[in-house]
Amino acid sequence: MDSNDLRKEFTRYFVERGHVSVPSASLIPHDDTILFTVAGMVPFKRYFLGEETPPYQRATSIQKCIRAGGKHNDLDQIGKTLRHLTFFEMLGNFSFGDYFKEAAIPYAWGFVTEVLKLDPNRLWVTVHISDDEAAQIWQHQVGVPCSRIQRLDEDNWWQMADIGPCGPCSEIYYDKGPEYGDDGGPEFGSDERFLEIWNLVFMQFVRDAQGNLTPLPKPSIDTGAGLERIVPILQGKGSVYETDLMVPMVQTAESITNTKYGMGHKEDVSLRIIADHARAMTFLVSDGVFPTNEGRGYVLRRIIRRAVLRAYMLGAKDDMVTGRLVDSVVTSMGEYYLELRERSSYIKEVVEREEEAFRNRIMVGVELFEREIRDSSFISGSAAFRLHDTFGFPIELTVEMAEDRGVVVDTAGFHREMQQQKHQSREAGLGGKGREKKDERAFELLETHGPTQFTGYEKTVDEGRILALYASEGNKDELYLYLDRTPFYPEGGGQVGDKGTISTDSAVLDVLDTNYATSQIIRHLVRVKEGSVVIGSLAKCEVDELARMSTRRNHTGTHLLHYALRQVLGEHVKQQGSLVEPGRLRFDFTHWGPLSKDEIRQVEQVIYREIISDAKVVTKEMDKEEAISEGAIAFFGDRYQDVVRVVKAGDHSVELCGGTHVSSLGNIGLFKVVSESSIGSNTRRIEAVTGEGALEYVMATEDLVGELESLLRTSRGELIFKVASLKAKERELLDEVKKIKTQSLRSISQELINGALGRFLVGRVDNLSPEELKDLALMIRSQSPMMKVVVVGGVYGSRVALVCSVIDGFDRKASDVIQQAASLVGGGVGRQVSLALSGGKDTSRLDDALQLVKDDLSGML
RNA sequence: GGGGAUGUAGCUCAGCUGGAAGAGCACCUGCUUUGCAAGCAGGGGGUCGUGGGUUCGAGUCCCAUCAUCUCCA
Repeated sequence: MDSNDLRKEFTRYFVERGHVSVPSASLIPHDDTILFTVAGMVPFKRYFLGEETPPYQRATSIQKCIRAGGKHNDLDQIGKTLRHLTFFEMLGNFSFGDYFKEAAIPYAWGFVTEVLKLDPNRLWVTVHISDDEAAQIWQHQVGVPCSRIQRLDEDNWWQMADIGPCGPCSEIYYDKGPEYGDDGGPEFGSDERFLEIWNLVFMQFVRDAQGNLTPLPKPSIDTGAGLERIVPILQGKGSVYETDLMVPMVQTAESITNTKYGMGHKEDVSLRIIADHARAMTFLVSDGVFPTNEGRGYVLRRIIRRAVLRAYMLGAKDDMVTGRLVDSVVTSMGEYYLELRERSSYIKEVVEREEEAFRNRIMVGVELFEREIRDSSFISGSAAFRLHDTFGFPIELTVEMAEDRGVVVDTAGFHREMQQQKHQSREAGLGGKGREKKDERAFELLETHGPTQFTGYEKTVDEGRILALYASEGNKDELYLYLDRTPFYPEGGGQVGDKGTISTDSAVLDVLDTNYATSQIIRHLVRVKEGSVVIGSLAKCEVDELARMSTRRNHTGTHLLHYALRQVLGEHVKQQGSLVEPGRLRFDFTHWGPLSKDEIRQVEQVIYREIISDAKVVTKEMDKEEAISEGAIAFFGDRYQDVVRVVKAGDHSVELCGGTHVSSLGNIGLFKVVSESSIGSNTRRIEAVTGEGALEYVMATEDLVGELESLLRTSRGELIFKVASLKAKERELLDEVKKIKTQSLRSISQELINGALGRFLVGRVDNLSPEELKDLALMIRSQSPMMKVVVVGGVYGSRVALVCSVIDGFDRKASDVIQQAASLVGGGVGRQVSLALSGGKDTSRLDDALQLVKDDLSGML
C-alpha cells in the first residue's frame, strides 16, 4: 500500500464510521502559545477546551505538522534517528463529547488489523497505570492478551497545561523484530524496535489550581497516528527514508551531492537531513511562512540553511540545490497537497533567494576561517563562536573544515559561549516584557452580565450602564470603567483604543484609552474630571469623533496599502504587524529588499486609483471558509472563529478585520508614504499618512520648495538646474582658490627661503589654515633641499598653528623640535619623525614660541 | 527584545597605538600591440554612512543615529 492509498483508506474508514472529513489546517496555527501546528488536534483545540461549540461531534483529519523550534523541537534529532522528522502528517479521529474509550479503542484496533492488516502478534498496547477501564476494553472487548498490555505512568498521561483538561492515554506499538533491539515490550525494550504507531488520548478530567481532578461531563477523544511511522511497516522498510514518502527527496539529495544513500553513516545522516528539510521548507513556505530573523520565519530560515549546508559539505559547493529539492517535493506530494502545485514557482523563489544569501555568507566565512588558522594551529571556542554569531558561519562547517586541515576546534568552548548568549537573551526577554496580569474581575463581570456590547461600528455616541469601576494597575488617578454597552473601540488588530468622554448625572470622565480586559469584556481607562461615579447609573458615551475619523481613514488606508504592495511587489508580501493611530499608520511586511522610489510611487498610484474610485467599504460577517474562498487575506495571530468579520475595501482588498473603517474609499482623501525602512532581514516597515495628515505633509513639502525658491531666487522648474549649476560653480571656485593658494604659498615660501640664514628656517605666516601651513613647510623643504629644518607658525582665527618639517636622517624628531614652543602657546604635539603638526590657543605667545625654536636651533646648528 | 559585525573612489577592499586619503578592477586619453583577464604612460573620480563630542589635530577615540549582515530569545 503506498502513502496515497493509506491516506484515502484512513479517511474512508472513519467517514464510514460517522466522522466528518476535515481538510488539513495551515501549519501556522491560530494560537499564540505554539509556533507551528504540532499535532492533529491543534486546529480543534478550542472545541476541546469548550471555548467554542464544534459543528460536528466526530471528525477525522490528515494534518500537516511541523516540530521544529519552540516547545516541540526535534530539529537536532533529525537524520540521526530514523523516527524524528521536522515535517510529518498526523492521521487522527476525534470525538467531541460523543463516543469515548469503548468505541475509540475498537476503531483503532480495527483499522490497524483489518485495513492495514498488521499481524496482531507484533502489536503491543500500553495504558496508564490508573486506567483499568481502558485495560479492560483492550483485554475483553478487543481481545489483546494480558501479556501484551503494559502500564506506563507519565508517558501515558496527557495534559495541555498544569490547569485544564487532561487524561490518560493508550498507545499501540509495533514490534519491528529482534534485529532492531532488545525485547521486553515498549516499556522495557528498545525504542528503535518498538515503534509507537497510534496514540489515543482520553480527555477525561479537568484539573484545577489545587491539583484536584474533576471528571468531565462529556469526555472527548483525540487520536494521532503518524503516517511516516506506519508507511515503512506497510512497505516492509527499515525507515521512512526508504518509502515512497521520502525516496524522491533522497534521490534528489543523492544527485545534487553526488553521493549514494547507504555509503556511510555520515553521508546518510546528511542525506536524511536534506530530504527531511526539503519537505519542511516546501510546506512552510507554501503555508505563508517567510524567512526572517524571528519566530517562525527564523525556524524556516534555519531549516533552509541547514539543508544547504549539508549539501554544501557533501560537495554541492557551487550549484544551487534548493530549487531541485522543492521540485521533488512538489512532484511527489502535489497530487494530495494541491496547494504545492499552485504555488511552486513562488516557493522556489523564496527558498532560492534564501539559499543565495546564505551561500554569500559561507563565502565570507571561509575567508575569515582561513585568516583564523593562518597563524594558529587551533580554533578557540570564542573564535568559532564569533564566526557563528557575527558572520553566520555554521559551527558544523567550522568543524568540518578544521578536520580537513588537521586543526582542532574547541567545541566545548563554543558551546559555553552559546549558553551564555542564550542566558543573556532570555534574561533580557523576560525583563523587557512584563507580563500582563489577568483581569480576574473581568471574568466575574462576564459571568454576571455577559459580554460587553460594542456599538462603535454604527455610532460614536451611545448610552451604557456603568457596571463597575476599579483602580487601575498604574497611576492612582486612573481607573478602569466597565459598561454593559459602549461605542468605544478597544485596542485590537493594530488599531489603538478610542479616547473621548463619558458623562453621567453626577460625573464627567475623560476616557484615555480603551482595551479588552478579556476577550469579551471591554475596559475603559478613565480619569474623573468632576463629580463622582455612581455604579448602576446611565452614562453618555462620546467618542472623540475627529480622532476616530482619522483612525478610520488610516485603517482603511492600511488595507489599501497591503493590497497595493502585493500588486506592485508580489504575493510574497505579507503583513507582519501594523499600528493604526489617528495621526499615522505603520505597516510591517515581508519583502527581500528596500523599495525603490519608483516602487513607492507605484504603490501610491495604485492606492490613489482605489481612493478615487470611491468604491464602498463593505463589512460582512461570514463563515470563515466562505471568507477565504472569497479571497480574504487571513493573518496568523487572528483568533480562530467560525464567524469572522470581513472588510471589503473597494473592489480588490478583502481582509479579515475587526477594526473601524470609512464607509467609502473617497473618504480617505489622500494617501502618502512618509518613510520606508528595514526592521530585520526580509522585513520592511512603511509609515504613511492619510486625509488631513497627508495634506499637512504635502503642504510642508510645498513650504520647503517655496523657501528654496526664494532662497535661491529661482522658480520651481529651475530649482534642480540652479542647484546643479551652483554645485558646479562651487567646484570651479574651489579649484580656483586652490590654484591661487598654491601660487601664493609658492611666493611666500620663496620669500622665506630668501630671508633665511643657514641650514634652518623659522618663520611666521598668519591667516593660513593648519593644512596650508603644512603644505607651505613641505614646499619649502622640497624647494630648498639643503634646508635641514623648517618651522612655520601662524595665527589662524583665534588659534595658533605650528608645523615642523625636518630632513631625513636629522638627529632630532620633528616633534621634539617644536615640543616646547607648542606647550608655550598651549598646544600639544605627538611623536612624529619627519613632519610634526601642533597648535594652541594662546596667540599672544606665538612670537615668543618661534624665538624659542630659533634660539634652540641656532645653538645646535 | 538582547548581543556582535560592517559602512572609505563606479565595484572589491587596505588604511596599525589619532598626525600628508590608498591599492586592484572599471572608466577616459595616448602609445605599443592587433587573440582569450594584453602591456606601458598619463588622467578624471572621495561630504571616509549621518549628527554631535574629546583633541592643537579624527577615516582612526567616545556618544547618538541610519542602513546592511548575523546570532540568540
